[in-house]
Amino acid sequence: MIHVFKKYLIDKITITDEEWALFEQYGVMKKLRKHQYLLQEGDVWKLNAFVCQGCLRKYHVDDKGIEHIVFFSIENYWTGDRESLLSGLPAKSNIDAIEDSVVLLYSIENFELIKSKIPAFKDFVIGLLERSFVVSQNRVHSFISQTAEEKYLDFIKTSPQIAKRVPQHMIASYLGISPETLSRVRKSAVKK
Amino acid sequence: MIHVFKKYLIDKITITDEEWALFEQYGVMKKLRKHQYLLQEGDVWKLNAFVCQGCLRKYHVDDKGIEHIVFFSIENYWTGDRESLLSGLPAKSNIDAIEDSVVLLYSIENFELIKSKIPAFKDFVIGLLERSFVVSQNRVHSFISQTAEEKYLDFIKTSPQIAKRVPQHMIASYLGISPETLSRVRKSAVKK
DNA sequence: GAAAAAACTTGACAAATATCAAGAGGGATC
DNA sequence: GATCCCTCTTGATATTTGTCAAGTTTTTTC
Repeated sequence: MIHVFKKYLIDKITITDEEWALFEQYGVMKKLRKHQYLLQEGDVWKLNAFVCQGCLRKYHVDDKGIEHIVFFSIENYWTGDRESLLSGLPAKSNIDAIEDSVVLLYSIENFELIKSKIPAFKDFVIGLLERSFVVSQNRVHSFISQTAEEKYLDFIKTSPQIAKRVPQHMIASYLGISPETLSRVRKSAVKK
Repeated sequence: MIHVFKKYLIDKITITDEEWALFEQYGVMKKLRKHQYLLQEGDVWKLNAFVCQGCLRKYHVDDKGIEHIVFFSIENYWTGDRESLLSGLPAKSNIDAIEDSVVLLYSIENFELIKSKIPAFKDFVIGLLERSFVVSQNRVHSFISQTAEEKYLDFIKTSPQIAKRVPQHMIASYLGISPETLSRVRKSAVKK
């Protein structure tokens, strides 16, 4: 299953066989069954996780027990709780598998080590972070300016692969609207 | 005015006099009068801007001509349009001064040059980006889970310095609510 | 310091969205 | 293949928030 990561990596940067050996050496593969947790609220997150197969979600649970999904990760996405990673404090979020999944884990120490040994990888990770920030900012913009319908149409346009495989009520959660509203939005959007 | 940046910098990382000279050499100071643009939609953004004094906002204008504020930057904050910077495409956002302001500008080429010459600075910028991403994600979380009142109370708690100096209707825009709703929220929140 | 502009508040009403409740459909499981 | 669970839909109603309009207060400008 590590070939998924290798393909991803060589598609982004040029690396030697010796360098690739580092990724193989330090990476730990983990299988997750549907509904299984990768991170539970209260635990400290100390990893970087690359999704080789499947689909995961990161979410918060509020006082009323309602789940709010912050993001989805499918194949070739990274996941984790950067806030806990940076602060060393217990995570406020949960990450679990929506489908049976396979993730490749790097402890933060090993990840830093690899970055220091492979400057091109470090630069790639910086670029990734920069793009992630832009995506996040655009999502903020969508929340302050769009209606439920606009957010949904935007979502299926920008994330069709995720829209297809994730249950509708989770998409509603991700968009910050109720499942009923999403159902109605879809119905009326089809007509147009 | 560059002393503001120097203070900021030596507070974060240890640098030599020679290294500081780079920042002085490449930085361009720019004064902005209130309402003056630092970036206008349609222009390509190629800088990194550090705010030495004043307050700026980054915002988008929608089809109806309504401004949606994505973020505020005061002293010791950075601003810019990373999306345009990364893509090389015209910016979709505007940045202007809410107060008379002074910003320190680095062209992206010079900024990269400095980062390559001062690894500690490069690492600091990465950490900054990581924290910015976390802040942005938390803001997304606030949008999917909080009411207008909760968002406002959260805002004045986490950004009291900004809440104090920015007009209320701009805070409303930043929170994604109407000025009238914010006015009512404030009124009812005071009672509690 | 007067005039003009901008910012804020308030009320009445409209629209969007949430909530609650019931039921229908589809897929997993034994 | 029957049962159960999960998901989605739909209707009725409640709540939140937005819109429009007017008036008041505050700030800016000359």
